[in-house]
Amino acid sequence: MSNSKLYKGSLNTIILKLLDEQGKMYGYEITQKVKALTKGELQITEGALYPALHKLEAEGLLDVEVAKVDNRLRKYYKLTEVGEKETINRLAELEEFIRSMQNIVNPNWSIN
Amino acid sequence: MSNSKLYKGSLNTIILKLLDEQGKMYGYEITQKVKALTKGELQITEGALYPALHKLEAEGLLDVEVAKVDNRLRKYYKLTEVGEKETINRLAELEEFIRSMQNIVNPNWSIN
DNA sequence: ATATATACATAATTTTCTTATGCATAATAA
DNA sequence: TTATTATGCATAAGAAAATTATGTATATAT
Repeated sequence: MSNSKLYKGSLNTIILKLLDEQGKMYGYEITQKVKALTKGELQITEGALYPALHKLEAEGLLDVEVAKVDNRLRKYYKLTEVGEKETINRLAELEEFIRSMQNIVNPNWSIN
Repeated sequence: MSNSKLYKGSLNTIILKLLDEQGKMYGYEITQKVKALTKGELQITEGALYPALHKLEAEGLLDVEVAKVDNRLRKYYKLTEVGEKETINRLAELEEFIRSMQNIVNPNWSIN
């Protein structure tokens, strides 16, 4: 909600990171997971999420597997081999970005 | 350079934060300060910076003062009273965002 | 019956960048 | 001395990445 306008550019990396640690996830599950991890701070909108998933798939970073659970459709996404390698790079970049931001907004913070 | 695509949405807050702690700064100075603070990681482009400064001014958050130094033009920006109040809010939001990102990419990090 | 949760999708629009360009002066390197 | 780099501003065109608004459909809770 309040911070929803701030995660621009990092959504793709968030998706990759979650898939890396969870193995496979479906779209709705990702939105709920992020909400839980951030105590409601980051709300990923569907209009951002689904196009992002489709793009990552088109880029060859994700594979899809359709399932039907409780008569409802689910599309499970998981990292391809290329996707796993990309995830490492993008995560490193995002972590560096976070450190840079901290150096600006609060140089006193220490990160361990 | 490498991370330049990641700071979308946070540039305004960075500007406000720097002006809050430095009192007044001119555009070029801001780009150099950010570069120094982030060891070259974040490069603020002029095409992003100047429109952002103009917009913040139009919103009433910044005041401008033109100076001529070494026969070159400088536009010093500083926070208005409204700008100072906004800075507090936006900084809090950005810090919360950074914490949220950390909860996702590295839940083991502790921040002090 | 109605609202909320689950689950996907896309189109229109807006925001916010990047890239490219332009002007001008000062300092430094070739 | 001439070319490049640094300093300093600005804006236009285009791309990227969101938001907002829809749309479809099933399940569950009130």
